[in-house]
Amino acid sequence: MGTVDVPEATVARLPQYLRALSAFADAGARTVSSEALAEAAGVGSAKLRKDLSHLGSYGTRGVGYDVEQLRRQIADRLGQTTSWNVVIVGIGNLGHALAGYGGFASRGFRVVGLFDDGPQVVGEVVSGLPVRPLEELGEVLRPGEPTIGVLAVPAEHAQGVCDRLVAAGVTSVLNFAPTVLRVPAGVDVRKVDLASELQILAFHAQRKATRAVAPLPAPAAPAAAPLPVHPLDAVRPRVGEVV
Amino acid sequence: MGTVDVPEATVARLPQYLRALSAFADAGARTVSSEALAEAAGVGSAKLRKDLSHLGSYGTRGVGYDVEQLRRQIADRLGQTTSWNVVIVGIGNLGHALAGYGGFASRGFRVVGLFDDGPQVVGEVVSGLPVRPLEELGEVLRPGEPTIGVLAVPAEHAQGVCDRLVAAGVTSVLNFAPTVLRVPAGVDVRKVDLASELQILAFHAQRKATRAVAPLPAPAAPAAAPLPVHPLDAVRPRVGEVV
DNA sequence: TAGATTGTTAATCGATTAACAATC
DNA sequence: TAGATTGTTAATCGATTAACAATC
Repeated sequence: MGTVDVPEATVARLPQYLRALSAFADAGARTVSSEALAEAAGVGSAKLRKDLSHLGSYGTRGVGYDVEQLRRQIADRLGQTTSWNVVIVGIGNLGHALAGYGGFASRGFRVVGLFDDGPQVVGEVVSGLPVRPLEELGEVLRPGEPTIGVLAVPAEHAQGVCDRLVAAGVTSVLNFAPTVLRVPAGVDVRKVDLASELQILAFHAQRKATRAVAPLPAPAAPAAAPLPVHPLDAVRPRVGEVV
Repeated sequence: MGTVDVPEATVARLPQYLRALSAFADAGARTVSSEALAEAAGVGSAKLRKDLSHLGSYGTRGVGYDVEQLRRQIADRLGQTTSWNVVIVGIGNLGHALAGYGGFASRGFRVVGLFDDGPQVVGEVVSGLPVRPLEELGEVLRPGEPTIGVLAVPAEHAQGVCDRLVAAGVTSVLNFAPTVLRVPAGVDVRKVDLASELQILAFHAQRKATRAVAPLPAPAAPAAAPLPVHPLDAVRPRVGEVV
């Protein structure tokens, strides 16, 4: 059947595969080999094939995978078929940015509510939605409709707000506050911790630095790999739109 | 000695431990047991002790860990001792939010440059810093000073901008663009993919939903754990400040 | 058929976990 | 000394990887 348990590590890679597949579809490719798809997604082809095998998706030996079929299948698994509601709590700097993030809508996530308790923010209209007080949470959450709660509040308030989301029926939470959230079984929490990311980079940078000064002059630095050439100036980057 | 390789999974948890330790320190605790610290960090105590053993940090049997000493040691490993420069490229919604993020400064990360090529944005002052054109990258990056590059540009521009950062000497990159970046060996990239996070939540939510409707009526739903009570209304959350 | 490429097997690696001897 | 708690061992689990038989 294939609908059996998909390993967590595999799930985390599905969005990447989906994106790579969309790129192939846009480029007009009908089929793609595990080799090519893996390359585009930045993983090894063995890993890709193993991952896809968990989905029960079948390619064709000697040919590869049907781009459109595989794309649709993964999109389906990632909920792209369903319409998900998203509520964002905490409309500070980050909440603002998230409310306006284009990448959500394009993947089937619809921001339906913005909440905050700061008197200066409530009532303000952000990305077309009014910021409402937290009390009105219940008025926005529809029992039948799957809703994801996004927490962009300060750490001190995160647990309290999370409890209110859960009480209102939210069972999926994306937490940007640097705190451990306690939730009842059945509620799924993912955490994005911006400062931690920098700290982890700093850890490795420091390790690189001390290695460089260490007794043994580094075991033959793995020679700056011959990087696939990228036309640095051919297309002048015009940055600045919403990510 | 203990300075040997720290497993990646351990590194990723160090920021959490550091935060928990700071909380204990603030609360005036002098020592803390692995049990208590693990609880606060949301992990098992065996895992915590194993992690700390990789640091070569020594607690005292029968007593626990010296809060201040352990805090300082982990902070040191995570680069809190060094002052890190951060440049942010792409001052859209997200770049704005990152430029104003308080959690960076408080952990020793100093935002020293904001870059963008959009004529509407260049020159604007964001969080006290002028937005500069990408050409001026070299003027801000000091060869001696460790610098982390943060990419908040649209996917199409990410690789190009990354190449320029690397060419300018950046060896640590935090990438918010939903693309795979190719970098030469020795350059460290971490990725934060906001839409993917929602997709992963959606995957699990969908799985929960189909399980619920499945033939076997779910193997005795693991009874909503007796949640440590949180005074939902005792302290009325005042949300809204910058996360 | 010959060439290509999948899906799966088996080996390996890394991370988690429980248990406990060492020791404060 | 008795109680507490670490650091480490060994077992287990999950994820990665290479190799290849199956098969288009």
